[in-house]
Parts: sequence; structure tokens; C-alpha cells
Amino acid sequence: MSPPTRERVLQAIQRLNYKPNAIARQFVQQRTTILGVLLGDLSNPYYAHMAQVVERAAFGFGYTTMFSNIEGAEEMAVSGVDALLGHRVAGIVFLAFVARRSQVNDALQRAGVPIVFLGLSESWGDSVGPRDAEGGRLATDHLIGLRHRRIAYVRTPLVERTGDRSRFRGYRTAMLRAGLEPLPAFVWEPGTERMRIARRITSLDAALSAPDAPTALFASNDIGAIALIEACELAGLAVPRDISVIGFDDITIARLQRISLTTIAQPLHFQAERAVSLLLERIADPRIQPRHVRVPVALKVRGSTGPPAGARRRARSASTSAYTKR
Amino acid sequence: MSPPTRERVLQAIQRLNYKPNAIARQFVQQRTTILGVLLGDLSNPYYAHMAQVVERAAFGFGYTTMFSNIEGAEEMAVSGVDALLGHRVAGIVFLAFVARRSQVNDALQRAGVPIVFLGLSESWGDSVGPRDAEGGRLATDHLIGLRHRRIAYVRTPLVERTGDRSRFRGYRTAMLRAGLEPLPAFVWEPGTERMRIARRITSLDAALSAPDAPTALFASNDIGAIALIEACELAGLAVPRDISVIGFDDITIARLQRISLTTIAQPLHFQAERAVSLLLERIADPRIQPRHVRVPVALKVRGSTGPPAGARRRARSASTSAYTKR
DNA sequence: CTGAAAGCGCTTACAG
DNA sequence: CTGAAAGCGCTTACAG
Repeated sequence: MSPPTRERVLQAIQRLNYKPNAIARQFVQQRTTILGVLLGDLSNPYYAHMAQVVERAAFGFGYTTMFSNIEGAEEMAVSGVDALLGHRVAGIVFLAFVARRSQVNDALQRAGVPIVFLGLSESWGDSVGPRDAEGGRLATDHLIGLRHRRIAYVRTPLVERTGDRSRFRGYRTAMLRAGLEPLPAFVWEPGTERMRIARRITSLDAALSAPDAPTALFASNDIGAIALIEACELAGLAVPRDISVIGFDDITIARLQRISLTTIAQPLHFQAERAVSLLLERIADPRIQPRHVRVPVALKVRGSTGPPAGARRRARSASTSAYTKR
Repeated sequence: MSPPTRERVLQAIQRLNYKPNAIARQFVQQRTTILGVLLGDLSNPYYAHMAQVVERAAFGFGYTTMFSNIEGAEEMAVSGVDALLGHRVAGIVFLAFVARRSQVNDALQRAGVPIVFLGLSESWGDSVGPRDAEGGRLATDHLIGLRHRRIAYVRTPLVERTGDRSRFRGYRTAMLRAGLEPLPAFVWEPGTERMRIARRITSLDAALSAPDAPTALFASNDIGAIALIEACELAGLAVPRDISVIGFDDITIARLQRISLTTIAQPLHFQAERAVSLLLERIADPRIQPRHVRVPVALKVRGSTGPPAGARRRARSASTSAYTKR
């Protein structure tokens, strides 16, 4: 094409404000540059942040993101998935979590759409997530290092099952290695008063103030940990004086002075990049075997953990905690 | 169609797992059921929550959402907008904020795409947002009611300009009505030490501990308010004993015991619904005049505000604040 | 190398 | 009411 002609075409593009019709292109090419993102609760800062970095990573690879919230009723969730499949997304980033045998899982598997699980794992697709078991060990070792001996793992419904189990496994490993007895998982839903320990159902207060109550709690995630701190303080236990609490995720607010949560950090940005690139590889060649990437985690020591009461000087433990005094 | 034939067709749909190709439909109909959402920082819980409710509202109306983060470099932002326009989104929900005269604004206006501004306003499109000025008055009246007389409005870069100005206006109105002198806006960026007051640049510490320093601060939004509380306490001022802080938005973490932020609440869910329905009306008929919907706000009194030091009994003010003692 | 034609999977307007 | 044809705006394979 001659330079002057070229120039005139370019001008016409400018003048008419022409934008190539991606719909038409996608239609004829039979493939889109849209990545579906299946989400749960965006008010959970962990997911909000992860969603953001996924969008950025996808954009960096030339893809746009179509979000769909799939928490709540199964049928709503399925129609959210159908909407994404109807729009023929090139692949799906699975960021929420659902029951193992759910209609959502079935619909996804049946559709055969390329998928990557982020922050959790599922055998039939690629996955990227933190080294949960290692994180569980790090958290527990930190508490053991502070001389805690009665340490409990507190499971909240806010963390996905595979991650939860691995974190608990890490806790057990660390306890056993230190010659301590692992307790059964404490199961607690933030906002409630009920605590389940193995088959026994008791109250949160009772579980925390019994003579043999744990002196340190490892919550399965930060939101749960923060809720747990609030619950402890409501029950009259000062953190970390009377009881230590450690979380998992290192969400932004964990760093606030007033929260100052000791926790296990995982690199969100890096995980999102990896997840999107795994997904794009699978889109390019759907036959490759599922790959499972685990990324390193790191302990962040802050103010919510300390030595158990018995290990301190009397004078110190007589004073009231800064946090309970309001 | 005869019932048995109908049955066989339905079965074939099941068997082949047929999903109508939305791309083809959108292509031929020359309109999509995708709403573009322009976002800023999703780690700001206010935006994350708003984004979530927008997605839910859109889904409820049969639309999917395509997200694009437009914070950062202008050219990145413009290509994010172009991606949405290229996908021929039916309309755009503008959730982030950019400079008034930005390339993003120009691109959007030039494209003539139906748009609704959420949480901010812009003359050339529909908008939905809180009654900012009323919120500013409510916040200021609350502080005045506690007997504060030196009250400052603290502007942070986290809130959009139109909202910020209206909140400040509300502050001024309340001060003048109470016969108090409004101070010029304090301009502060969380994480920094610099404070700008009118033309004067000073340090945060100096601004807060001068003899005529304000005894109460009204921050333009919650994230700013929480950062401000941290900064005050780092500077040795207890909240609310030495200084009161009120925010705006009522983000989820404001309710945490440890944060307990007094603030102005705005109904996010309702705003998202209204925004999406305005947008759909405009998509149906692009000629209607821009409408600007303002929704009610409400004061939430929590623990970050109290009477000024001078108005209390000596005994009380002699004790250390719960928060600074760590 | 250049240009015209076919076709992606739907919807819609129209002929029968 | 039913069924066949045209066409949406691109890309791609192919003829010239």
C-alpha cells in the first residue's frame, strides 16, 4: 500500500472513530479473548485482591475478564456459569469455592472448558495455590517457639476444603514433631457462638475458657482470625496476653496497627500471573496434563501472638490488655 | 410443534450439551448483554463491595459484567476502555475515578456509549451517588454535638473530586450554622508525613499537635479515616480521647471492635440497583436527559468519636487510651 | 501479491 | 403458521 493511501485510511479510522468489532472477529475465529472469573464473596479482601490481580494479569496477556459471582443458591450459580459459557469465554479462572460434588463443578467439567483453580486445587484442572501444609507448619512452629503447648487449629467456612485440610495437616505435623499432642480441629463460624470439636458441640466461651483450653489458636484464614480475636476479647480474653491468634493469607488489613495480625503471607500477584499463564497454555493445547503449582509462603510476625500467660512474669500478666479495655 | 417432537429436540439439546452461542446472537442483533465496569483499586473495600453489588445487580437484569481496572498510566487505562468498547458492551458502569480532563473521559464521551457514574457525578452521563453534602453536615453536626469547636475536614486522594467537594461543603455549612469557623481543608495522603492546609505545607504531627490544632477530624472516606487514626496514634494522640475521627462510607471493617469507626453509611446495594436500571433505561432510549440520583446517608456512631479532652472530667483524661498502650 | 468469495451461528423479514 | 433466505462484520482459504 502506498504511504499516502495508508495515511488516508488511518485518517478515516480516526474520523469515524472506528473500532474493530471484537464480536465479529470472535464469532468468525470461533474463539474469544475473554476469560471468565468465577468468584465468591468480594467483600472478603482476600478474594477482592485476588480478583484484582487476576484482572490485571489477564489484561497484561491481552484478555478481558468477565466476572460472575457464584455464591448462594446452586441454580443461580449454574446460570452464572452458563452465562460465561454462552459467551464462549476462552477459559475460566475458578476463584470461589463450592462443594466438591456441586452442579457448578459438573457443568464446568461437562463443558470441557479450559480451567484453572486459584487458591484451591481440583484434580481435573490446573491449579495454583500456596503451600498450605508448609504454611500450617510455619504457623504452628511459630506458636510452639513462643512456648505454647496447647494449640488448636480453628476451621472457618471461609476457606476452601483442600486448602483447609492441608493447613490442618501442617499443624498436625508440626505438633507431632515437637512432641505435642495435636487437638482435633475446632470448627467455628464467625458470628456464631457454637464451637464444634470433633463430635462434641460446645460454646465458644466454654471452648476457650476451660481449664485445658488452648493458649493459642491457628485460624484457617485471616478473616476468621480477626473475627476470632474479636470473639476472644468479647469473652474477656486479651490477645495476645491470654491467648494468641495467628491467621493465614496476610490480607491488607492484617497490617493495620489496631489489628496487627500475625499470619502466613502468600504472594497473590505471582499466583495470578501463573494461573493466567497456565490457563493460556491450556487454551493453546487442551491435551496437556493438569499441572499443580504451589507457591512459597512466609511467616509475618505481628502483635497478635506472644508467649502464653504462664511463661511471663507475674507483674506483666496482672495488667489489663490494651485491647480489652474499652 | 408436536409434543413428542418437542421432547426429542429437548433431549438432543441435553445430549449434545448445546448452549446457544451468545457471540453469534450478539453479532446479529448488534447489541450485547455485557455491561462494562470501569474500576479502580479493588483492595479498597468500598470499591470491592460496590463492584460486587454491581455484578449482582447486572446479573439480576440478565447481563454479564466485564471488568477493567483503569487506575495507573493513562494509556493503559485507555486501552482498557478500548477493550470494553471493542467488545461492544451495551453500557458502562463507571466506578473508578479519573482526572476530569482525562483521555479516558474523552474516549468514553467520543464513543457515545451509554454510561452511568456510580459514587460520583459527571454532567454528561447518568449518575448515582450518596447525598455527600448531607453526609458532610451529619458528620460535622455529630462532632459539634459532642462539643468540638475546632474541627477539620481531611481530604485524601482516595475519594473522587465531586464527592469530596460536596462533603467539604457539607462540613462548611454545618460549621457556619453552628457559629463556628470552618478551617481550610487539610490535604493528606495516607502513608505520608506531609499535610497541606490551604497554601501551607506542614507535617502531620505539627498539624495535629499545634496549640490550635483541631480536636476532631472528618476524613473524606473510611480508608482515609482508619489511616488517620493510625497516624494519630503513632503521633501519640489517643483516639477518641485526644482527638476524634469520623469517616465516610461505612465499609465492613469499620464495624470491627478494634476499629470501631464512627462514620456516614451509604446504601451500596440500592445504589448499584439504581445505577444498573438507569443504565438499562438509557440503553433502551439513549436520548433521555442525564439523570442524577442521590441516595440517603446515615450517621453510625461508634467508638472513634467522643467529647474533646477539655469537656471531660480530669480523672478520665489522665488515664491512657486503650489504643495507644501496646 | 491482490481481490473476491465463502462462511462463522444466529435472528429477522419475507415469501409461500 | 411454516420454512427458506439474507445478512450481521469480520477472517481465511483460494482464485486470479
